[in-house]
Amino acid sequence: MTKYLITSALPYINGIKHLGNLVGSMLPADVYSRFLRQSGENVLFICATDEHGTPAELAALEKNQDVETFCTEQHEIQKNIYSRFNLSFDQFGRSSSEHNLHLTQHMCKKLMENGFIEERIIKQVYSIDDGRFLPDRYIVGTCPHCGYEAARGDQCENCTRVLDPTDLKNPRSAVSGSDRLEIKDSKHLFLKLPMLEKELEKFIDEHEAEWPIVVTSIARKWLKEGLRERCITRDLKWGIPVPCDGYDGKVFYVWFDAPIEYIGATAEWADKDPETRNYKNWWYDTKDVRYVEFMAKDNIPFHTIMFPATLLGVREPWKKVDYIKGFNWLTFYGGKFSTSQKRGIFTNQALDEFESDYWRYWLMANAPENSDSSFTFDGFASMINKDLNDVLGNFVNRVLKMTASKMGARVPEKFELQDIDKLFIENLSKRISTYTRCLKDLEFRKALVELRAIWTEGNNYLTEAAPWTVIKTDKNRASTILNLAINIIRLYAVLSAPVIPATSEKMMSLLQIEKPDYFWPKEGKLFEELSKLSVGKEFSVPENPLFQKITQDRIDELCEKYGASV
RNA sequence: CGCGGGAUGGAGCAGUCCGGUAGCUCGUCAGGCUCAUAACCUGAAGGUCGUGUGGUUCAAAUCCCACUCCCGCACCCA
Repeated sequence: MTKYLITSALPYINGIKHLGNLVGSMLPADVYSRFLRQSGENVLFICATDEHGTPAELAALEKNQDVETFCTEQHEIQKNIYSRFNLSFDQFGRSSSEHNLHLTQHMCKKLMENGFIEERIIKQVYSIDDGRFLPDRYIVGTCPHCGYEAARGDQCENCTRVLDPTDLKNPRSAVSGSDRLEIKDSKHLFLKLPMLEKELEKFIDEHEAEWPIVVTSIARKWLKEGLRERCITRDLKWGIPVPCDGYDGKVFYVWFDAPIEYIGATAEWADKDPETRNYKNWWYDTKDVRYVEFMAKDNIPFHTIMFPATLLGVREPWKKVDYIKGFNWLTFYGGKFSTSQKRGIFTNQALDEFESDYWRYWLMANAPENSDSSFTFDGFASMINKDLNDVLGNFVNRVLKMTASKMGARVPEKFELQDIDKLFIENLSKRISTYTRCLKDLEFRKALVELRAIWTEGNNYLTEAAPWTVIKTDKNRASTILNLAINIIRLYAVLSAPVIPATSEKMMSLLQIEKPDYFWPKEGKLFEELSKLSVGKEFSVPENPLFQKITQDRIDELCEKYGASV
C-alpha cells in the first residue's frame, strides 16, 4: 500500500513566523496529512526548524546569546506555537541535529566521489572589527552606478543592478558599520549543477503534467537561464562542518543542508522507536512512498533544482519528490507583511487574539493558491462570523437545544426515512465526494467552499423538514428528523477535522463520544455514517456557542494594533 | 522593452489550459420560518469579464496582437 511522506518547508529559526509563513507551507501540509490519516492512509508528516546561517548568528548576537542556546530556545518557542495551532507533525526536528550532520556530510562525500563537486578559491570580504567573513548582503556602500549610499553587496536596491561587493565605494559592514574590511582568499566547494542539467530537465519533464504551473514555470525558468555551479560552503562557525582537509572553520551553506533535514528529521523520528521505525523505509530505495512537499514560491528553486540535484548526484536511490504544492504570498491589506513597520500578524499574536481554528479556517479558505491573496480584518471577521458562527456553530446549537427541550438530552429514536431525508442524504453525499476529491487534489480553496456548502445543507434540511412544526402532530417523525440531525453533527465533526480539529473535538465531546473515530466516510455509505450514534445516548447541551462573533469594535481595535490601513 | 503575478456585478474569488446561454461567497433589497447565536431558508436586483468598438471564428472572459493600470522582486521576511 502507498505510504505518504509529507514535508513542509522548514521555517527559519531567527524569529517567530507570521501568518504568511504558516499558510504557505505548514498549515496546508497539516490539513492534507490529517485528511489522509482519516482516510486510513499511512502518513508521515515531517517538519523542522532551519537553524544554520548568518541571520541566525546575527539574531543570537543581538540577544547576547551564543547561537546554540539561541536556536534551542527559538526552536522550543516555534514548536510550542505550532502545537497550539494543532499542527500534527510526526516529527518537528532541527536542522542542527546529529542526523542531519551525518547525512549532509555523507551527501557531500558522495557528490565528491562522483565528480559533482569542485574546489574554487574565491575572494571573501572579512570584517576585522566583527571578526568574521561577511556575506555579500551584509556589506553596504555607495552604488557605483547610481550613487545610492545604502546599496548592498549583492544588489543595489535603488537601481536594481546586481553588484559584486568589491564594486561598492566606501564599503562597510552592515553588522557593525565598521569600514575596516579586507578581502581574503578562501577555498570553497561548488556543486556542479550544469553536469546534472539534463537529468534535472528530465526530472521536471516527468512531472510537468501533474505539478502546479507556479512550480513548473519557476523550475523551467531556472533551467532556461542555464544552471551554474553553486557554492555550497560558507566561512562561518555555525553550521555543519565541511568534512574535508583544509576546511576548518567552514560549514555548509544553509540551502544545502536544510532540505536534507527532511531526511534527518525522519531519522530523529525513527530514533524514538527504533524497533519498529526506520527512516530508510521512507527515504531509501522505496517503491511504495508518495512524497508530497509544501512550500511558498520562494522555495521552489531549492526543491525543484537544488535538492533534486543533490539527490541525483549522490547516485544512491534516495526518494525524490512526487508532488510539489506551491503557494503564492499572503499579503496584509494588499501590502507585504513587515516586521519593522509593525504591519501584519505573527503566529503568537494570532493565537493571543483568537483560537487556532479561526485562523486555520480563514487561512485555508483564502490560501494563496493561484495568486497572492490579501488578509484584512474585515474579511476575516465577516467570514468567521458567517461561516463558523452562523452556519456551523448555529447548526450544532439549534439541533442540540431543540432536541433537549422537546425530547430530552438523548439521541432520539429513528423511524422510517422519508423522501425529504433521502434527498438530503443524496445531496450531502454528492457534496462530500466533491469535497473529498478537492482535498485529494490539494485544491484547498475549493475544498473549503464545499465544506461550507456541506454545513449549509444541514440548515437547509432543518428548514425543509421543520421538526418544530412536525412535532405538534407526529412525534415519531420529529424524532427521526432530530436523530438524523444529531448524527449529522457527528459527521460534520469528522469532515471538518482536517481544517478545524479543535472544533471537531468540541463537537464530539458535546455528543459525549469518549473515543471518537474520525474515519473518513466511504463513498456511498452515508446511511451507515448517519446511524452511528446509538439511540438513547446522552449528549450535552451547549452552554456557549462553538464560536464567538467578532464585533466591529474588535475589528477597529485590531486594525489599530496591527497597523492596518483602514 | 529587467523578471514574475494580476485586472470578471459594491467587496473577495471561480471560470481562461480543452472557445458555445457569466458562476460562487459576502454585502444590498424583498419574502418565509420561529428550533437556534437578530441566527436559519428562499427569491430578486446588480457585470458590454482592464483598454483597443483590434485580429481569428458561425461564436471569445476564454485563442492571437498592441496598449494601460496594479502588486511583489529593497531593512525585516515567505
